Amino acid sequence: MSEPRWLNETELRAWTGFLETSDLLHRMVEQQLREVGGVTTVQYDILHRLNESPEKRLCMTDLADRLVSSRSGITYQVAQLEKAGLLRREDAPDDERRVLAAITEKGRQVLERTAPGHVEAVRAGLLDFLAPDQVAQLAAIMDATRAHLRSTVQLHPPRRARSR
Amino acid sequence: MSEPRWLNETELRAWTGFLETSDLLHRMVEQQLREVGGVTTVQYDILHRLNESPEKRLCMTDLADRLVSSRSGITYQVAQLEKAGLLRREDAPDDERRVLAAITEKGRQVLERTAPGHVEAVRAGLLDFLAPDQVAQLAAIMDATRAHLRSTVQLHPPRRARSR
DNA sequence: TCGCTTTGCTTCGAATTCGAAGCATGAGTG
DNA sequence: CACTCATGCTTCGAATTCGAAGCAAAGCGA
Repeated sequence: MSEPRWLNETELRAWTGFLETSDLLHRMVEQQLREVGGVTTVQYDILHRLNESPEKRLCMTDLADRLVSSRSGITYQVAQLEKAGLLRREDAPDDERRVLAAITEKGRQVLERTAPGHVEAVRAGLLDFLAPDQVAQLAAIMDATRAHLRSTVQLHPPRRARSR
Repeated sequence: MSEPRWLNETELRAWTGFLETSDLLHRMVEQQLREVGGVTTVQYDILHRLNESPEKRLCMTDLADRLVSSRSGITYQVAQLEKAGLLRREDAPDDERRVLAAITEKGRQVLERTAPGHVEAVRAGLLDFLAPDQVAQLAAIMDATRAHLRSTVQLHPPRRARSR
């Protein structure tokens, strides 16, 4: 094992800044959504993904992948949202195993009601505060990193061979 | 209420990219630390903060603030780490209310053992993948945003007046 | 000094998350 | 078709997180 390449001053600022900023932003957005009431960040994200999907519905696994969450976590949250009437579960027509989550009219209304404040919070916390070229830089950096990590990180633990 | 200023294409990429990247990075780092064994990301961060502190110890509230975590969450994790012998609780000499968490030799060894792999993971996931000027841009953006959010976001819920 | 507020931490219960294991369907191969 | 593996989802228990409430020490004004 050779000497580890420690982070220089700039790299350290980039890394720790990224971590801390992401926590702070997450908290800020969570607070804002809580005040308006109704949904958490995770639930907002789920509804948003469903709504932007062409069919207005997605199966559980696709949801989990897009939200970078575990499957069981999605099962839980979809159950919560179904109880609240913001989405509906449906059987997929072509594959009996799949379960589709479809946003309901009520869910769409929640989105419509909370989206403007949400976007304002995002602006106030991040975008409006940066210079336009910085926003562009951030977009480029995040685009590249996201694609890179998508192909690197394994979202779900590998399934071990069935016993016997 | 006027028409909300929706995000343009670049802003959207910056925002969603940031969210997704932060989740992916978090997962990647968590995986790496888990494989090496011993500590979680939160615990690594706590030990790291203690170790970089000049006195090698911090009080609970300072820890919570730096880690952008709730006080009760810190109480829990510090208890875990104390059980594992990686830190020690001490009474603050000047203020009876305060509890100091001081990293132990064993805790320092855990840091020393896990730090190289941790840094490598950070490089592999983010830094080595970006151009040098992008790292500098990211550092600048995160520095500014962090400071901005630090003065904006309230970490702890406001304490309501005592009843009676 | 007395009384009230503030501050630091912990305890408590509720909510959320994860991975492992289990169940059912689909796909592929002989 | 029979058999086996792969895939999609849920259930389960454990771990972690949070906010509210409570306790104790410190600060402060009258």
